Amino acid sequence: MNRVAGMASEPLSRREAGKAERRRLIIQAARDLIRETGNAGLSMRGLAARAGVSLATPYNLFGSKRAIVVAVLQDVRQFQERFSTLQGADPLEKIFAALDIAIEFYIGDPSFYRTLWSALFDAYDGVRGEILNPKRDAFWRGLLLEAARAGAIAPDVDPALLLTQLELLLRSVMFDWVVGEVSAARLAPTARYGYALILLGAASPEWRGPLKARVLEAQALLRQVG
Amino acid sequence: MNRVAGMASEPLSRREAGKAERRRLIIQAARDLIRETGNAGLSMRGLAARAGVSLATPYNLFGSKRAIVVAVLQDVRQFQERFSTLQGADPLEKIFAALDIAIEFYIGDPSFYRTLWSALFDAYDGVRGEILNPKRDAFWRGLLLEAARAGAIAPDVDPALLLTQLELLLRSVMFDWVVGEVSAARLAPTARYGYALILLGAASPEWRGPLKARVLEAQALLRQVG
DNA sequence: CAGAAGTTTAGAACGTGTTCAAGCATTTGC
DNA sequence: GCAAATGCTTGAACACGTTCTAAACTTCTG
Repeated sequence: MNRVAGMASEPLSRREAGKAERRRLIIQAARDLIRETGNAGLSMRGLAARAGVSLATPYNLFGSKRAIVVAVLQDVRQFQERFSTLQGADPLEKIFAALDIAIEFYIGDPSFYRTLWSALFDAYDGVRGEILNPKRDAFWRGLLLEAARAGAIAPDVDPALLLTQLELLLRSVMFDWVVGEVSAARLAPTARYGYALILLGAASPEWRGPLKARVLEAQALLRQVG
Repeated sequence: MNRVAGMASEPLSRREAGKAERRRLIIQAARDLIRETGNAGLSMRGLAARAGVSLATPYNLFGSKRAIVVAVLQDVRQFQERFSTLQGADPLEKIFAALDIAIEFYIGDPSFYRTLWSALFDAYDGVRGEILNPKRDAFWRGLLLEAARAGAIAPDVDPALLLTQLELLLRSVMFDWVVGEVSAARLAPTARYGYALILLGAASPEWRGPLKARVLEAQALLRQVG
């Protein structure tokens, strides 16, 4: 087991210091390579050369290319500092401000973070559009329009945008299931919880009752499955 | 440009017939390999051998491994048929029933779909947990608890579960941005729209006003950015 | 200081997705 | 019917991430 650098509380033996230094070199080289050449230049051979180490060393110190990318991602973040500037009175205001900060953080250096995330998930080409095929989309749109016509959705809410949100949520839940982050037992309740919450947010007053019931039902299920 | 097989309305020349047959063979081989060996066995060389074709043929006919996986995914789906059984009176009922069907569809054959999706996104090891680091998580939890204490969130809504939903949504939006599916201009409004909807669904009555305003504001922005 | 323990190194190798020049079959124009 | 044109298939090859071996090097132990 590797002793992790941690907070540098203990004096760090000579050997560990050397490793830490090499780790630093590799992370720095990865960052530079991404900056200069994008994802294409970030090959393990190039990375090793740039860091002035052998090809095997990054594997000894990190284990895999993905681990290195994650290390870059963690090393680079100064979220905490920016979050600490949040001093709004209204708690909701703070939530949305925090959301903006998180997004701005990535948007502020798009090519860098795009590359970084693309190295994490390999997915690139228009996977989304192909998975959620048009027929299925039309079907869902129909369902939402029907709900809107029935007066279940507040008239000033755009059903198309609402549908987008539902699909965003479902995709994340499915992804977690695929990756093993959420169990099969929790999958359906989690999705239903999200759907119910979003729909409740969009509901007209007279439909709030049944939707709230669904929210609580899914929530109870989630707590039970725990 | 390749002439797509389509609905077989035209008689399909000899060449096209051969291609269609090879396509069928490859998809079938992919499905079989996933069933028998899981993701590990699904190499392009193995796939080509199993389909009785040369290695380059799948690339000529589909373009990439991912495209083949997508083809398997699309080929296999009988969503339409199952969706067509939806005959509930209540439109909301239908939405949740459709959601259940969609999920059951995947859960019904977990190893198959897990493999399929894993081949789409390469991500596997605990990426999620490493990206969203604990400090950040604690920060967000604090924000939500604060909102709950202030009475903004209905007392019967679990802030932890609520937070999960917000993060699910944000992750999907970020992913779309990374992949280029959503522009930088739409990123923030889309996220805010989702957050506002979810929070509105969870809000106590007296906080609904400002949240509804945020929903409409984000919605207007989204329409404007188009 | 000498031996033991642990790491890096160079190099080759494996299996992967993907591409390319060259050959072959089908299709097209006459 | 036949020859030219088209475009698909093929086997070889490339670059990649990753692993392995043996040797050289550095650090720790006594």
